[in-house]
Amino acid sequence: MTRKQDSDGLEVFGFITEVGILNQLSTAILAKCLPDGVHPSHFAIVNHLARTGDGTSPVRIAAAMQVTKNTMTHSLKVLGDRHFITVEPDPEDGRGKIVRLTEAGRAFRETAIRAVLARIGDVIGPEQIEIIRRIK
Amino acid sequence: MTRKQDSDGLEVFGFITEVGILNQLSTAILAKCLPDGVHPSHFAIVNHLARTGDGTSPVRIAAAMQVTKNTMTHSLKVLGDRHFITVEPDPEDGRGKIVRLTEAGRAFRETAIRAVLARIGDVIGPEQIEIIRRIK
DNA sequence: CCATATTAGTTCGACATCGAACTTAATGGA
DNA sequence: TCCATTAAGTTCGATGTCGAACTAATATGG
Repeated sequence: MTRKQDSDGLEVFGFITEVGILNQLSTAILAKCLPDGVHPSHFAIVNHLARTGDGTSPVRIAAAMQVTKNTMTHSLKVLGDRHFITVEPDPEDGRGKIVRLTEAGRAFRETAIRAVLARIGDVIGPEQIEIIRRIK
Repeated sequence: MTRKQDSDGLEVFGFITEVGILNQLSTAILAKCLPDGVHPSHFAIVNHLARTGDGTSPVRIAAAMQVTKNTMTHSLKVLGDRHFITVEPDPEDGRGKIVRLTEAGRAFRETAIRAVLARIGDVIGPEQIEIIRRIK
């Protein structure tokens, strides 16, 4: 016989599946709003720094973004080449580095957010915003 | 002055951000439940075939998974090497191929789902299931 | 019936990500 | 003090994904 726990499990698993689909769609939209050569994951780093404050180290950012340190090394190099961030040695710790957002980085974030919202406005109406409020 | 539309926009963008975080966490859990060399995206293909029926073509799967055809070529090769699927030429269309799940593929899916639910059970309790029901 | 356009799948080069190993610096116990 | 351990960042090789160009087969319009 089918136990209650099994149907609960399928429900949970279905939820995860739908989160994945939602994420795929919104990431695709974000990708289209970014300049060539800037990956959604790069935007995520800038967004994180803008929201939670810069002046942190690569390891902390890597932990927050749930990626490995080597990935972060690479991503920070890309952002540094675009002058969206600066990376300096940490004067307090010879091993560490300090990452800071530049004005260009903050402007880049603003522009991207506006572009996403402009594009998403066709799909998200007042009813959808109401739904989002209910979920939160 | 701050317009209403702006705050709505931030709310929508925050929602997208949180979907991304949820997805990151659940994907990480799924990845830990899969055998070495099998990527979450590979699981997603098997899951799709099991849910919506096999016997379709690579292009259709690629469209459903929102990846490109070349990515699908590669992923199907991996799944074929593991004998989770079979790929045969389409007798009706000389260009096409037909993808089918094997018994091993279905068993692999079952095992992975059970592993995810077992691991997630520590985090997801009755209250969380209730929340998921409300969202849907 | 043939030339053109479209479609399925592959190949190629590039980039993001990962795990593992390495380098250098800080830390902590004998 | 000195050696072992831990931590930060980098490098290396492998894999997943993408866009663009390619091949082969089907569809279509004259």
